[in-house]
Amino acid sequence: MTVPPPRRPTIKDVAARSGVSKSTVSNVVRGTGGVSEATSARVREAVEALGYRPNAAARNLVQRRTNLIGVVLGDLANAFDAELVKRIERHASERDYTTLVCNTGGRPELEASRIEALLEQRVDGIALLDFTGDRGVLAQLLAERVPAVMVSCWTEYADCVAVDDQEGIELAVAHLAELGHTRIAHVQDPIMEAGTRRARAVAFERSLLRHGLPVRTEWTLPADAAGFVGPDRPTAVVAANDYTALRLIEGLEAAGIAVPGDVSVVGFDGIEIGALSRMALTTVAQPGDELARRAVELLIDRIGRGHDAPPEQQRLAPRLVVRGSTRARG
Amino acid sequence: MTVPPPRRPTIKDVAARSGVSKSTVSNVVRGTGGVSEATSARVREAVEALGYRPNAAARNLVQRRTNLIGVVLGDLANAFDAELVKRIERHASERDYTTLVCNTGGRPELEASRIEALLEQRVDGIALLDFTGDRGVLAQLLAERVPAVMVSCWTEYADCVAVDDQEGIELAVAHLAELGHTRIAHVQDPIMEAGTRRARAVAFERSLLRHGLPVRTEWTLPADAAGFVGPDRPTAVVAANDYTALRLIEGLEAAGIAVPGDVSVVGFDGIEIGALSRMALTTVAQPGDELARRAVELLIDRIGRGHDAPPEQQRLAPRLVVRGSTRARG
DNA sequence: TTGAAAGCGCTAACAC
DNA sequence: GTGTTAGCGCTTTCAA
Repeated sequence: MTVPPPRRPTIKDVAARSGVSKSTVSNVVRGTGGVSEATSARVREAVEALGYRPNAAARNLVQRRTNLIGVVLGDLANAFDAELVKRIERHASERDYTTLVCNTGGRPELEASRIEALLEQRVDGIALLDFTGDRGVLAQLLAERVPAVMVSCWTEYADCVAVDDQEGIELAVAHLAELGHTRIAHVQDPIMEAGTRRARAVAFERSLLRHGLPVRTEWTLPADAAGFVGPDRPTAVVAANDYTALRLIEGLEAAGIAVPGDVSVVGFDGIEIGALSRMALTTVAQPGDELARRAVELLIDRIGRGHDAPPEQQRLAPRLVVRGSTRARG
Repeated sequence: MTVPPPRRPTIKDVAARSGVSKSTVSNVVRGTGGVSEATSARVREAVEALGYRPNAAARNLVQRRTNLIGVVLGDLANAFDAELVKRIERHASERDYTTLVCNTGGRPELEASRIEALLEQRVDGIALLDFTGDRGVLAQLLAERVPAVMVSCWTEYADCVAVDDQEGIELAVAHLAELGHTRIAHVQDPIMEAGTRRARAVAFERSLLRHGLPVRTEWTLPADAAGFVGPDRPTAVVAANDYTALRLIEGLEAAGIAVPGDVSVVGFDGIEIGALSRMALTTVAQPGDELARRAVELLIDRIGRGHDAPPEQQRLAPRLVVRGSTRARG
């Protein structure tokens, strides 16, 4: 049997104690002017004494806004996503928004029900991080006119801010080409949002062509060592992200293939642990904080401006960070 | 100038469209029995057609509960915390709770204001993860009778679930002693919650004594290489957590001190990347999912049972995972 | 400068 | 089975 939660003081209690009306208390609490210093002081004293704290649900109900934003993402265990969430939460709280986090784990059915929960909470907007679900979810949000921003993945139909995938992949391929590699493979991440995955794959082929390098479909590989044996094996890889790159290196070395001795590896994201000298992951770094800052800004703008303003897309420039996982072809 | 958000359909709209009263709609939506199949179908049709979704704020207001829980943590960039949040979110959502995440970044003033926001939202309970703030915050929560559970750190005064720090440290020290190490240092993490930090430090000394090893206060070190030079230097370290252990290894190797060649390192937590063969971190692993599961259970129990039930403490057993960062003393 | 009154969208008693 | 009613705690006109 359930014990009812303790009753918290309400605006009415404060009004009673300070001998004024609810509206006056409301005015004091919200800092609207037009209250005499004397009353104001009495009210503040009562607020203090009672430990009064306004009830967001009641305020939301009348204001029809919640100052809540939702963040939907695939996997908090992916360091890049986790860092992004952390930064978004910080930027949002600076603008007085509270963040609801939904980790979908890449399961579409979960994703739908989690987003449903966000919508029941009447979040003012939603940020979709590099999310794994199908675009149907996004379409639904747009149809319901819920302000949404895609972070770190691209769409024509909604606000988004992302790194320039093509430029990033080009940086990686150019780096490898410069090191003399000609047989370059691409390793994808199945958990990655489909559009971004495809964009990076396409950019990869295009870059190979630009550098006059052979394109081989059998060199689009999973993150294990199987594709890296045989006489004609690739000598370098561009991974779709750092998380995948790290797992790939693990698999390669377990199979006796040295990195960068036998195979050079370039990642994508720029997560912290890639910088540890033991990993020394050469990577295409995304400007994480800039991404988060702009995402929040875009979302809040959209919340303020409503659904009818045209979508805004922002591309940020990636940066190549050369470390020890790449080397000139032997 | 701000555009008002689109008006969402309310229970009244559904009632009007299906020609019944609000209460009947409410009964259908919530699945309370006692509605004829015919009306029920009509209502469901209207819900569907209108795209009706109940407004959580209104429900919260009348029910005096939100099905919201807050999670307060120091740093999402710490993989152990991120994994914990992910799991807590999953367990919570299975129990129909939505999670509000607050990353305090270890700044006490931020912590207070973030928790304030949680309380305005009237979260039903709060989980404090391994949090960096002072215990004053916890005291305040308890005083306000807000259900709270401490995860991965210990307190007498509230519900908590944590790994057995003493046993964990003992596992680490015993392992090093067995490998022949006698000069063993301890490296702390300044961002760690103070109680846990102290508990592990005390456990460390106690374990040394138990094994007849020398205790030297100057061997409680920061996570850099400075303490590991000189003739009488320690040959092994127990780090307060994996994150610190990894940074320590980085600093050590940058200074030309090999791990495990010159110094053996044991971590604490069992984060994923420690398992990569390049890191091969020997560590005291915490049962992460069990921790999260019990935390949610404890919190929901507390929410149901109210403030007066006595606090419940749970200790979970850690497990030593031996990998390559430790070796017999040369 | 202050107060009274009318909701916001919903649930929960209770009537019918 | 279904409808009526009375709030939940707040903001927001509007009057005084």
